[in-house]
Amino acid sequence: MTLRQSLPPVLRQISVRAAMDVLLQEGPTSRATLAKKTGLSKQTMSEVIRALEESGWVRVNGIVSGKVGRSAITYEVAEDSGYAVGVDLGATTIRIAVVSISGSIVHESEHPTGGRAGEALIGHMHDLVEKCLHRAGIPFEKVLLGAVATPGVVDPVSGHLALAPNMAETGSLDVVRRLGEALGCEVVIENDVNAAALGETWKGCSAGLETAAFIALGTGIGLGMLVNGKLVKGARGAAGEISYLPFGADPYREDSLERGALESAIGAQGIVSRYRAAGGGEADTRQILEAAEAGEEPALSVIRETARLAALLIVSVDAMTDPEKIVLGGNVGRHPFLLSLIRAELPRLTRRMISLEPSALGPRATLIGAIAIALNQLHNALFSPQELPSEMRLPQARD
Amino acid sequence: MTLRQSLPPVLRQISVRAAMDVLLQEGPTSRATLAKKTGLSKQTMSEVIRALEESGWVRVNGIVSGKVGRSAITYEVAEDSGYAVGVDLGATTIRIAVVSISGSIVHESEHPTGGRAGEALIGHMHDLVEKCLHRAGIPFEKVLLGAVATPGVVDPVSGHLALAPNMAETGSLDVVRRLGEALGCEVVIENDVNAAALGETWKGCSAGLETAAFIALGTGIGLGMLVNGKLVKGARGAAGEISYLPFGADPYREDSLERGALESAIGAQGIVSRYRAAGGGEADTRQILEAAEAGEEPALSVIRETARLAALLIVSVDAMTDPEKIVLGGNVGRHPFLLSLIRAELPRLTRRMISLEPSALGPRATLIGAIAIALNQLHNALFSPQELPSEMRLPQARD
DNA sequence: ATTTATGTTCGGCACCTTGACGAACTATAA
DNA sequence: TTATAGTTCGTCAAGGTGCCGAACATAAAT
Repeated sequence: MTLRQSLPPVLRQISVRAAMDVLLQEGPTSRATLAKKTGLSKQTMSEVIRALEESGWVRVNGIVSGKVGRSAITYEVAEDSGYAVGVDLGATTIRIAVVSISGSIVHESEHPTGGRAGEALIGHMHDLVEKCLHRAGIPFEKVLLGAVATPGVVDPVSGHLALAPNMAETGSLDVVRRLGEALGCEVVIENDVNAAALGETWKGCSAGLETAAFIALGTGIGLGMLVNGKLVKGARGAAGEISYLPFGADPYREDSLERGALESAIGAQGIVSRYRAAGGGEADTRQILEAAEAGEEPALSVIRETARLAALLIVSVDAMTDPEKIVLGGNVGRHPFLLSLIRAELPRLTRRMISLEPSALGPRATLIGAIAIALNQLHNALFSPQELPSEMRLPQARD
Repeated sequence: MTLRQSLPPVLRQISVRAAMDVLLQEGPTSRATLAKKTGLSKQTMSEVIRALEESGWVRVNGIVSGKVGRSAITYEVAEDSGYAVGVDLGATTIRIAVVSISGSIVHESEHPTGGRAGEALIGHMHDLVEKCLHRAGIPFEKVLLGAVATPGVVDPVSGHLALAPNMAETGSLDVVRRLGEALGCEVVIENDVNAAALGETWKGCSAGLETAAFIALGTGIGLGMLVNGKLVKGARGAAGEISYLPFGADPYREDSLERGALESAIGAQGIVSRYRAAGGGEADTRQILEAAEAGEEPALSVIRETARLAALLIVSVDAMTDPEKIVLGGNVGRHPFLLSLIRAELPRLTRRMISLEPSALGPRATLIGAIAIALNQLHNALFSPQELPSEMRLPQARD
């Protein structure tokens, strides 16, 4: 079931890649049109398809007739030839999705963490993934790649979790290795907000854009960015850690150094405690948002201030990276009332037109992003020539 | 003298690219070692080199003997086979460099703008470029690409100048077309700070890094970023417009909307007027910096505050994009006293290790960056297969 | 029957590789 | 000094792979 038999038949790999690309993008296609779209000759395409069919990645889809001329045999990516698993490993919820190699979601489910952490959490996730695969009727061997999205900083070199604020013990454990052993395939890990950014750019409201940002406002706050179609991860995987932007609260305070100035202002905890300080009593962010929308006073000004600070954040993101669109997500960020307040605030802070929208995928954004990562990685591993740095490097400075 | 005779013999192009890449990176090389480094066979390499030699891009460099075995003929990129021109079109200074295709600088010079602007400025630049080429003894036909770096927002779609704060009239004029006509070749344009970021990453103190940031503090303030080795330009070319970050001054003020809150605080004008307001009288930033270093009081606190705000900026950049290194440039930013103040301030604002360094190229950073852009573009145009999107896209969302 | 589009067969070409070999040079020992 | 061994460079010849264009067979609508 493997495609590359020996080493570089580079040219064929390029052709295979081109064919798969069209098949994945546009669904069932005949060899003739495939040839047109890729620019390859018809009979090269026949050979490519034959190889793909023999190795099982592609199968006959049907016969298209009704148009003038000979009816065409269309081919499609064989759904059941391989699967990827995406996991959104959150603080309170684990979401799991199984996706076929062609990109359709076969199974999606949501489970409470039940307060588990560390080793117990990883074990639980492991059990859940197994259960999902079983329920979807997919044998383990068919799972070719896994992606886990989780809060925390992911080391871009090792791919391991370096710092997981909301999952205290988990940090040191090797999530990747554990799940990899269980699934018997490669597993990659990514920051949850980065994944969400990618998710929205795949199937959400920033779909198809090359340059987009996703801001999550919730328990924690975070930023995910795509530049030139790729995630911005940062040298140490800490890109998008906007908690530490130096406004919203006094950046010199101990608390700001610890949790971040901005997060202590507009993170969930910050909102709750500002509400309490304003005499609003005990309430969670949802309740405060609802009270604010109803016009109740301590809540309204707390949320107003939250919106004001969020607007500052948005203006900052826009100034630094000029995304085509900024998507607001997270439990707090998604709330329409907050969004309307932020939208009203923006023109007071900038003359630029900022395209701001609420997450279209809602709580699923991170999960969809995890799937996207897994799928993309899988497609590249299977169908892309491995070594081809097509851009030239700058000449070595030798003077 | 052109390489691609007809349509894509893709495979050969890949081989040519590989050979040129090694020759450019490592200088004179024999065919045998070239074969080893590229992984191609000696035979193929001989053919590739023959083609490159016949078309004039490569020539014999010499004979290496003294080692065991037959002595080798080494080949090198033919310096005089093509040139690129880089221009730093600043507000007060025009810098021009001519660089050979192999990356060595043939001619570099600096000229005052003499207060010219708009059409007059462009004409002047044009004359200067001609003069430089003449002085360097390079015929026009040998110039294959030009790159202009200039303040202002460069539209990534059209490549044209959209907004040039320090060159009022110039904005509407078509710099690219004018110089292109004069030189008879393609000309690209880029923001000056972006170019400087690239320059430092080519030959400066962030050399070789994939992820780096350059902050220019001077007449204006700006940020250039490289992520995954590529410039971050933004959807509308406005990435790095940190003037508009909402701190340093009240972001709601009319002035902040116009010129940007942060720029009105730590841009040259802002520093000068804060100094004046503190009773320091008339002085330019250089004088204020010197006075501050000498410990004179109104200057010292003005510069202290500038350093404090610059530190906030640096922490913001670090939080958002986590670069491996942040380089400080510009007339103000390069000053060692300011740098030491900023370095002292950083630990009070963050626990992260931020690698901050002064520009190694100084006022040449933008020019070197312009050269880098021109060279890279040229190499890709000449020696890289044109159509090869090696990364696979995500499948179209079809559900 | 004509037209039009699909898919296959065939001949040819471009490119790459392998293995063998001659050329050129150093090192070493008689 | 001279011969011999060992190493590396570069070329030649043979063989394979993959691509293309053209011609052709196939199949369906008009």
